[in-house]
Amino acid sequence: MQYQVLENKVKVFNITDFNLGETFDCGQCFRWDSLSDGSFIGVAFNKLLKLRLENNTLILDGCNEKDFLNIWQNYFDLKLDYRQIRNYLKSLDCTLDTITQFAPGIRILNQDPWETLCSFIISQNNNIPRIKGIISKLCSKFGNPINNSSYYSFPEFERIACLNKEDLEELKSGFRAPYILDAARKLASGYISLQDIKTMPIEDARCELMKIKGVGPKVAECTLLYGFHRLEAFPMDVWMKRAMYLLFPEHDASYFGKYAGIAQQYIFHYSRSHPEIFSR
DNA sequence: AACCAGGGTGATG
DNA sequence: CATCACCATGGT
Repeated sequence: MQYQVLENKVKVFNITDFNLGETFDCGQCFRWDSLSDGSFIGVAFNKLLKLRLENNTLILDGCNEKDFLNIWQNYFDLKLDYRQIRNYLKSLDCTLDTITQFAPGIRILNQDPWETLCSFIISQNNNIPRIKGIISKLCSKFGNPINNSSYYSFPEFERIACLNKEDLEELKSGFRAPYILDAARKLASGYISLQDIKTMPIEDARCELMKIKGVGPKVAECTLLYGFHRLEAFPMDVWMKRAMYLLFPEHDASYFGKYAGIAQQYIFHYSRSHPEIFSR
């Protein structure tokens, strides 16, 4: 990986198959915002980052070499060859040619497991703008401000574990509030270990996550894909069910092989961006 | 006013 | 195992 370290900034060269808008807007994360100059700003792993892509150069603003190597390189999955994966998917089914071509710059982020778990608990039977709002309130109320800015870290589960239902009231998360508390408490007590889940066989990892109230197959699958980078995980929400029925009848996740999760992301984003193909 | 949103729980056949 | 009302909230 070729990169250059500047004052509070890192430039990464020869970046391909990466589009920030497509990656941040494909439904896998909820804490990145686009700015008017084409760059994006957000928080992950207690760090505030502003970034933009100029031609094939990724410019990370507010970043030193250590954070690039320890956090962002992995967060943006820069070592994985997405072109090769798309070619593999296209070789499985020519329908995937059109679908991957629609947003070829999508990458699966390596997000924090707890943040991912909590975010997708909040996502259930909910819409994306409101999910973002609830998470934003969760962070500003219980996280810590970063560099004296108005951006906040995602609160640790230890912090959430000692709260009660009334503390979460102003989030307006509704019936999901007790689920958030149950998740935080089961992690804080050690009853469930994210560290252990990391190395478990995926079937065991699913069962482990579903010990949490409010975590079913779909939320568990999203956590495994976005929080643990299990690229074979295949979340099936309402959009994916419609898309599979219409575009891949008689097939399931196994049809897409070990990169099923990445296929899922292309399909999900394509479907959500073309709702008209389902109304007929 | 009814229906929907990146679902899951608990009760009932 | 399959189905179903219900869950809290905000937007159409």
